[in-house]
Amino acid sequence: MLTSVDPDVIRALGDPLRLRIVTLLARETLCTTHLVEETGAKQTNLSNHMKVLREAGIVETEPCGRYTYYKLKPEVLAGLSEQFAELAASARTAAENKRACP
Amino acid sequence: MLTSVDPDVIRALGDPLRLRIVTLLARETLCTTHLVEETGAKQTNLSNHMKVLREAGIVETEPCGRYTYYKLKPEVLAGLSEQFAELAASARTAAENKRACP
DNA sequence: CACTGGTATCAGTAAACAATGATGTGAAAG
DNA sequence: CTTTCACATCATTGTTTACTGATACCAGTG
Repeated sequence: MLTSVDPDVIRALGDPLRLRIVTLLARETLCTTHLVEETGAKQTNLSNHMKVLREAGIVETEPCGRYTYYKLKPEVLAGLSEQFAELAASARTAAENKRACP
Repeated sequence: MLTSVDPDVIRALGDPLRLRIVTLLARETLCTTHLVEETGAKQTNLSNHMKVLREAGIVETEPCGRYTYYKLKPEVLAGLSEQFAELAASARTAAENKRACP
């Protein structure tokens, strides 16, 4: 069975800045201040994007004093990887599987 | 080195309808008429989305008489799968890799 | 050649969304 | 207790972007 890719997760990753954030978080766990430094985005803007990533289940927060650390949820990324692998495998067989013109 | 995910490809897949189209095309090669049937979207709308997918390099066209068949490029999906796998692997090690508060 | 049907392009509109500024909350530090 | 700093929320603005209708194009058919 072909488990389709979760639209919400992909949509959350569809924004360039958010994708950049995810790439940064794949290297190390960071707090908002660090992310502001790294991306050059305003704090408010970043906070909005982090909310989207949080609600999509891609990151989780870990409060540490008055800082908030963000860490990726590796399972989610691994799940995406697997789903795209399935899609790719299915697409290979679909090449000769052409539906007739109506 | 961490090869980041291609933002253009992800952005193209970020739309729910386009993701649905990709899932459909993973099963069989279809022309616009079929996709109109399957999705219920208008022909014009669909044609726009196919243009986005084409320009992102996700699908390629194969003219067949007056029909245009669309087929997925499995390498692109496989590439995504690999890149997300790398991100996931990196994210697992990043969990303990916490940058100090400023 | 005229006609039909499949598809792409164009222009306009409506809706979604990213970015910004102002403000509120809550935790440490003096 | 007051101040400071990190972060979140709210309201607003501006830009993308998805959708629609009209139209043009191109291939097969009579």
